[in-house]
Amino acid sequence: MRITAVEEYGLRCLLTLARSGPSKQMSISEIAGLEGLSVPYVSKLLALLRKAGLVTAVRGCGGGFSLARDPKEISLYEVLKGLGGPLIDPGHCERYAGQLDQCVHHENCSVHDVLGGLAGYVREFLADTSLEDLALGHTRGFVRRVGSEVTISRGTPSKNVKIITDKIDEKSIQ
Amino acid sequence: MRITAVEEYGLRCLLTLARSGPSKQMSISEIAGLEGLSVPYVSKLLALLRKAGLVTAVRGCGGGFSLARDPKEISLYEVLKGLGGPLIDPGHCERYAGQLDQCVHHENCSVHDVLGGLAGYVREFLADTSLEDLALGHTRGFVRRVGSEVTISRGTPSKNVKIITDKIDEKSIQ
DNA sequence: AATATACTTTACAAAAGAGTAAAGATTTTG
DNA sequence: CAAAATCTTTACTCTTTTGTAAAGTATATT
Repeated sequence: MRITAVEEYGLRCLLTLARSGPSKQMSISEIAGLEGLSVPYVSKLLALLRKAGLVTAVRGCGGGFSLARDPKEISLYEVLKGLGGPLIDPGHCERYAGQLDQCVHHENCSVHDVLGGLAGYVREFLADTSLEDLALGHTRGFVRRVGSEVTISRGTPSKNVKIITDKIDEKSIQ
Repeated sequence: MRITAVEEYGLRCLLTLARSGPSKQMSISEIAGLEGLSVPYVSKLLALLRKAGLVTAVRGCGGGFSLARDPKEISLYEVLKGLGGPLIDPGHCERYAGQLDQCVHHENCSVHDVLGGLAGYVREFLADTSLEDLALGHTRGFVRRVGSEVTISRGTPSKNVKIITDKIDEKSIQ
């Protein structure tokens, strides 16, 4: 389980755009210079981000890239999904079928259940962090565990929060 | 960000051992047959798991593999770490330094902060799930979100749980 | 001891991912 | 309209991961 190079560097390029201020154009060579990456590689990364609808490109003299939306409205989940897909994608079981046509655990697969649960958990985290959060450095999560219960707050926990968990609706699990 | 083949298949092999009951020996070809994998591939996976101290091997006629510990005492975190390392390892920044000797974000890197936060979050989840949980199918998490607060319970939330989050101790973040 | 069973190790081939190179297309500027 | 700037696309190479093959080592049984 790991972050791919495309995800790591693509995110950094996007973050550089977010930091450059709204609707300012930034060229590939500028971004490459700031991030210590080659121009062709940054071209490829930005092409992915453009296809994912996260940046817009303007060709020709004076052109460049800029964010397609307010950085507040771009979640880390969208970014990583655009750059390489989610932790568990719909084709997971087909891809990991071993030597067979169909995975032996096709029905009632606890591995898939738990990895899917993890993927949802990761998605919660990523969907809750915006590009703006990263640009401003609001990146730490606050975690508290009480027995088997875990409470996480993102952002700045300035006010008291009270959660009473009675019977949790299983349908709320993504 | 994805699960590697070695992690997926290695976990399945270990789970097959966990389901086979305590201290029973199981041969590579048995496991390969049950999982739909080739014998040489399962050999490689089990060698990794043995080096990680999760299974023990007995050679010769009547030999085979068995879990090194009670499945209740083996966390998913240990398994995935043994099979391929954590989401973010200590060498992350050195590996993703682009064309430079040192990552341009060497100091004060918000990308590393947030990915490190995510890695800790994932670790919480994985460390809280044992091989026994998987073998028995206790794999679903229960997630409830209230604003920017997220509450997760693992296992069966049979009794009412009340969490009052006042000022969260930042030192509790791993 | 010889044989069969079963783990162990090393080496290798195929596939996927990472990164580079080069030619093409579009827009602005002079 | 020509030239410069800048994005776009395709193809290619290198490295890592995936999976296979084969030879080696250890143990139990006869």
